[in-house]
Amino acid sequence: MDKFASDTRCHTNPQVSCGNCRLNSICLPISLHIDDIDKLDDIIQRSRPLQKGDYLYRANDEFVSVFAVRSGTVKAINITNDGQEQVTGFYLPGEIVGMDGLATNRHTNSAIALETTAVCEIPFTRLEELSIKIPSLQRHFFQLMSKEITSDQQLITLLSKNSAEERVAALLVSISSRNQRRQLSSTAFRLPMSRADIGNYLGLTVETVSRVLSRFQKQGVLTVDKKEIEIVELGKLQAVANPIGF
Amino acid sequence: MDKFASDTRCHTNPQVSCGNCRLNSICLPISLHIDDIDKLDDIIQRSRPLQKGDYLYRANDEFVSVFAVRSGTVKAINITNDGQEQVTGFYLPGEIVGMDGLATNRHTNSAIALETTAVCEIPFTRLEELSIKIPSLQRHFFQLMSKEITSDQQLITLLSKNSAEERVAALLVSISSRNQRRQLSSTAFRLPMSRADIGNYLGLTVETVSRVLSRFQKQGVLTVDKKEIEIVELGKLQAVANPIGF
DNA sequence: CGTTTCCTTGACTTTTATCAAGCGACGTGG
DNA sequence: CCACGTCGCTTGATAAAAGTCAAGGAAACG
Repeated sequence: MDKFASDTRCHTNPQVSCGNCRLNSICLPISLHIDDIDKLDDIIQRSRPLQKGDYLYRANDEFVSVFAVRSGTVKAINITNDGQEQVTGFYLPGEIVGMDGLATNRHTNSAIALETTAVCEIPFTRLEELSIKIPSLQRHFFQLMSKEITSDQQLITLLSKNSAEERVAALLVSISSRNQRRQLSSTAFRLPMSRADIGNYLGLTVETVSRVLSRFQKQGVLTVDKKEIEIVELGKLQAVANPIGF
Repeated sequence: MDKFASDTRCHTNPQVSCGNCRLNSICLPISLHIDDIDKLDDIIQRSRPLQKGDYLYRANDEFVSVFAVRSGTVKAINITNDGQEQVTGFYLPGEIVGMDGLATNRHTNSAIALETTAVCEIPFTRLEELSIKIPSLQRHFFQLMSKEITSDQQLITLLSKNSAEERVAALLVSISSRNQRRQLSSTAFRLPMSRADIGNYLGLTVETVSRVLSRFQKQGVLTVDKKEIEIVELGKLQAVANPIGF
């Protein structure tokens, strides 16, 4: 028998279950008992991967589900009244996106895949029901939302108080540590988003982002090759980002 | 019998219950049945008013409760690694503050009264228990958190995309509409916070805030007398703030 | 293989911050 | 009750940071 026939290790494989998922130690199942994980598993829908540019949901869509990113990257954007877009977050594997829809039962953000991306869709009403049966899940979900709040507030602080260099450094450090959490390299990675998205997220123009990256490279803090980043002096980068934490 | 002896209408009166509270149509009790309100009422603690400058809680305090503002105003601040403070929100009567503590069981913000302020303290573990018994309360609390997220994201957009004038206009319009919700004047009110707090919140210096207000006054959009604001042309102010919504 | 998109770099402009000064309200202690 | 110091606010002059405009090159894409 082919030992890979029912392989559940690959995180793009739709057959994978929460119990087997490589990301379960950082995703929703965290802190659940093994049989509770199965219950969670039952309500989760795994669809085929999204292509770059595909929408996970659009602003004003009815709020039905939240989504756990399985692989790839998602950006969340708000559209302003005058039609510009504002990137409010990047979501990497193991992170949950879509909680913006709860307040009004409609999404206020849109979520877009930045590359080929697989997600687990979690219907919210069923998650709510399950939360009532599994208090630790309720608590965990409250915590996820609260974490979203604190991370938004860190971004607010960043935008309000920090220079272009500090903002870019903070984003790189953030991605670095989120990679580390997923057991990936914290010093060498590919940026999944464009310079325009970075600038948009950080409240800077593309030109400024580009200049800051060039400056960091000139200073020997990192090397940039298109989207490939290698952080040479993580400590120095953290020091620049430090005032904030992020 | 003195008809005011057991008056529960005054919002600084510690005896008031959710059922009688002037704010119950915009506060936590919203959407609860009358007997559910009583259950909520049972867990709420009403303490004596805070004085200007008093802390409701401090960053790193254990997370025990969330707080509904009954009267007065509260600001929430983050302290950055280098000791500066960042105002992340102003909370007016009927609004809930303190949800930042959920993620880690410790508050990441501090909350400070900007004037004499009365609050209802809602112990979170008891709210959680009650949420399990009253699903509409669970839903409502999820919604409150989600609303916090969307309002933070609007602030992010504001900080990221908008000029000083647009930011100040947006704050004024926001306060105006929150006043309206509480059946107060939407065009004449006293700013409960200092120029420094406004600037801090909006990512501007005191000087810039002051200049923008002067400019608005010169343009006849509003009149400023110290902290008293009268909005003369609300439409024009909304138009300036418009790109965002906020 | 041509076209489009993304990124970088340079020159210049604009916005807001910084520095400095002064005014008026407020509160405290003499 | 007044004098004084502090604090909060305003206004002006100047500086710095980031934005805008423009151009060119490299990679991606059909």
